[in-house]
Amino acid sequence: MSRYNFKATEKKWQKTWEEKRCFHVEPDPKKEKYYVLEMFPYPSGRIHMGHVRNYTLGDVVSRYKKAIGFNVLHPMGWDAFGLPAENAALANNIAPAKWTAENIRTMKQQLKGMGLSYDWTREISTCDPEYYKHEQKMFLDFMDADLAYRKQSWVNWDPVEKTVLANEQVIDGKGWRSGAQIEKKRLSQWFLKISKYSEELLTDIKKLTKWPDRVRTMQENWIGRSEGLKIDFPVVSSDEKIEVFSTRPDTLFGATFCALSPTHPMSEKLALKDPEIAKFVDECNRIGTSEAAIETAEKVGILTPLEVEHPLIEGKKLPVFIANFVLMEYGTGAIFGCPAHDQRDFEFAIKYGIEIIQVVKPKSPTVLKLPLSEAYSGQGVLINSGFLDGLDIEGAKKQVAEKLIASGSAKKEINFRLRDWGVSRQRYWGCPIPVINCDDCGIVKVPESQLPVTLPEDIEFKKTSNPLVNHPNWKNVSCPNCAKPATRETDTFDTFFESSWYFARFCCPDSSKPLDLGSLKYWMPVDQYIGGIEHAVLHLLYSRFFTRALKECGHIEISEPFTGLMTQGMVCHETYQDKAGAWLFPDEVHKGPTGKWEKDDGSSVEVGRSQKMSKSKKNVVDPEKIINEYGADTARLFMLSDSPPDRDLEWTDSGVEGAWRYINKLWKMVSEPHLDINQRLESEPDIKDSVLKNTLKSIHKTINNVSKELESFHFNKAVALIRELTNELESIDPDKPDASFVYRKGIETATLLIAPMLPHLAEEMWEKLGADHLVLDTPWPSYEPALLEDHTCTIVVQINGKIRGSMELPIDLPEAEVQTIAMKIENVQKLLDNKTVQKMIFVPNKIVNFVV
RNA sequence: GCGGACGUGGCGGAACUGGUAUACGCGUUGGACUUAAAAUCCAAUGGCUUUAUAGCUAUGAGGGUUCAAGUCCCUCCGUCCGCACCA
Repeated sequence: MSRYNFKATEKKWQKTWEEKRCFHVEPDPKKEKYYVLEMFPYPSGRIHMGHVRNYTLGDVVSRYKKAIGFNVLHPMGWDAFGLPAENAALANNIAPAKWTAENIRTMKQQLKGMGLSYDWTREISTCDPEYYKHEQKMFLDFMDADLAYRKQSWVNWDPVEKTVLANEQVIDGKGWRSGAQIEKKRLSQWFLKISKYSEELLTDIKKLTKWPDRVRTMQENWIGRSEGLKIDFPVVSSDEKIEVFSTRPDTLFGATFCALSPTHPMSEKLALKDPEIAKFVDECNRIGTSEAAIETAEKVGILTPLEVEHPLIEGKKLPVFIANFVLMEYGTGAIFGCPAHDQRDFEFAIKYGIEIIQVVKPKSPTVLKLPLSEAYSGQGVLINSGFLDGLDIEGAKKQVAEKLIASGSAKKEINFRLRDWGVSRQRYWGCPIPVINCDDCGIVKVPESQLPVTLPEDIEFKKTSNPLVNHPNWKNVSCPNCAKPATRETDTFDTFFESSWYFARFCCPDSSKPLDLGSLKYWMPVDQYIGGIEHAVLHLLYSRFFTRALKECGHIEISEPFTGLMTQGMVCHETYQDKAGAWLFPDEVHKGPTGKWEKDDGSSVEVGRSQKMSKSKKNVVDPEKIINEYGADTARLFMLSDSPPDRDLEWTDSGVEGAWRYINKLWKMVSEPHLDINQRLESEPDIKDSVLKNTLKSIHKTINNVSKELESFHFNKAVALIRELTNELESIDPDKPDASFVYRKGIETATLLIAPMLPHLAEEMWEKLGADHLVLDTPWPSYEPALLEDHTCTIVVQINGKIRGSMELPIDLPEAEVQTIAMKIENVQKLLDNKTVQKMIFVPNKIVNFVV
């Protein structure tokens, strides 16, 4: 018998959809809109399984929403600027623009082969000057709105390559190519004032009820609002003071030292005079710029000659340290240390022999064991704290604040962990920052008439430094203001800049203005955004901020870009290593005759646990290979049927084969049916047979249940429900009257329900069923509410919570009646004999539980 | 280090507001078809005792609340994601 010819079929329907422009949409005021968006890919070369998963999820949502009547916008484009293009340029001597364009061409072909329902007429590529010119205009508007500014900031500096490295290019404090110990270097850079919206971004995230809770919590913690006190510690025999931010001013009487960040201005001043301190500060500057690197580094400090006065204890002086774990970016860049009640301070105090004073006493045990083995940060009552003694923490905070504020040595402050967004990158392959530096006029904006500032293409790539810096023709210009010789800004934007507004541009890809308000009004916001959990904070938070900034500049009228968010887990695969420990591709190994994994030459293979697919571990499967061997529908079905979208998915060959088998089964049900499917459904016959009647009910229930599962994005459950239905249809007895009616009804329903997941197969089945129009143009099936209701239910009988029997009873039977029937069950009767029922629990239509 | 999640058969997973744990699929075993294999179809399938009936036991580990816990609470273990210049 012949198998389903996916190659011809998939090509046929892809062609049909394209010719009929099935996915092209325009605003239609008569129809409700739905905007589905998947995170656009970085064109790294070829699509990988993560893309296949992401875009399959989006496609199912898009096709389902279209079927239930929405005007669906579903666009795709390219996040085309970024570091890999520069790495490729260095490695293979190919221009980033050329490399990127080639990758886009390949990946677009691959995506088209998946049968995704994109409106390709809206395609955008962020490295296209037609795209980034608008971004430059937006930046100029941000400058005018006081949302962009320049300040000194740190970068990772590779002293051998003489270039700035990204955090991922710093491995264990060393440059990834040069291996040289990296240094921190201060550069003047552009920042966007995301901090202006800290409060708003925090309060508004509570309203995003269609976002996963974990993403909302992560953003809340990232923004990190904390209320506290900014306290002055006067420096002994000096006019200066150290400002310290603390959320625990109640522990002030337990303060035994102060510590400054190594990059605190006072630390730098001290370093100028003291070579020991200078050496220490230098060493701190060797730790990378990433927070993880700083926080995991051993906590070290150095004592300075400074002392500060305790603001509450007359005559008490505290030593001042410089400590590597104090961050300049948070609070004031200085802390007071209370070792008894802060674990980091505690460890620091032990290490440097600093006094530890307990000031909070837990309610129980009443005495903390001394010496303390760790800091106590729980609730309790103040001790050793003068006028605060006996108060609880909250009360003490209030009293301290009042006293210090009254004396003028402190003020209340709300602090955010969120820092302003640094958007300058010392790289070539990014959007040029449209400003000119003039010795006389300072920073001058590039006039709008001269936009876009495009990237020069006659460049030379060297390991050392940005080609823009070494390009005199591009860099040297005359000042737009005074016409004197000036230089362009050679930094380019962070690539998060492009991805912070692309979703809005999709609504009006051809607009001459950055954004067309009319189109945006119809399409925005994105109703369902889908992408990896790794973007939970940065990309999503930047986009939320950027939308607000655009609103402030009149480019958009909404604040929140994404109403719904679905985060998808990763695609994983087993890992394989040969005897020497070298990673092997899944293609290079197979199961030998004894069931053990081996290489093609018969040597044994170590099978490792399943991990995220990555090129470095070679545990990758090329989507194109799967699509060539089994077809796009099989790949899509596998992606959807096993794991729920937010969990990691394990790629297995047997799972793929299972999906392929089911596709063939469906196809056979219409091409070689054991029942006549040509009987058209005009009016429903009155079905007498109870089995067929139940099957008909199953069909209606499946419509209802699958719709519910699709609404809540439980695609794996939707697939399971459809499989159950087709299993039931297969067992229809062809000899019964009306059997072929029920069968046809069932198969039609299954075809329509599976269509969002298996669009090619569904069209083919639909055609075989004799339809004269596409599934795409067919509305979602509807169900008969009366057929969803059951007349009987299974009630479980328990004794002391253990199941001892069950019974099939009419629905909504009263308690007493159910009880009587339950007691008559043989097994129950036996077990209840000689026992008194103390209590009976009855859950209607579910359970009777006898407690004896 | 900090923040966030996850953990259910041999495997991926299902179980709505605490109420029949293991739906659906994969794998395995047995059978049918075949000269044979593949494909397909049928049946069985958490573990233990048992012919079956039936019983005991099981949702990372340990404790608790409850008539009843995968679900709620506490402690611990393991795995994964993010940490501001990867995208």
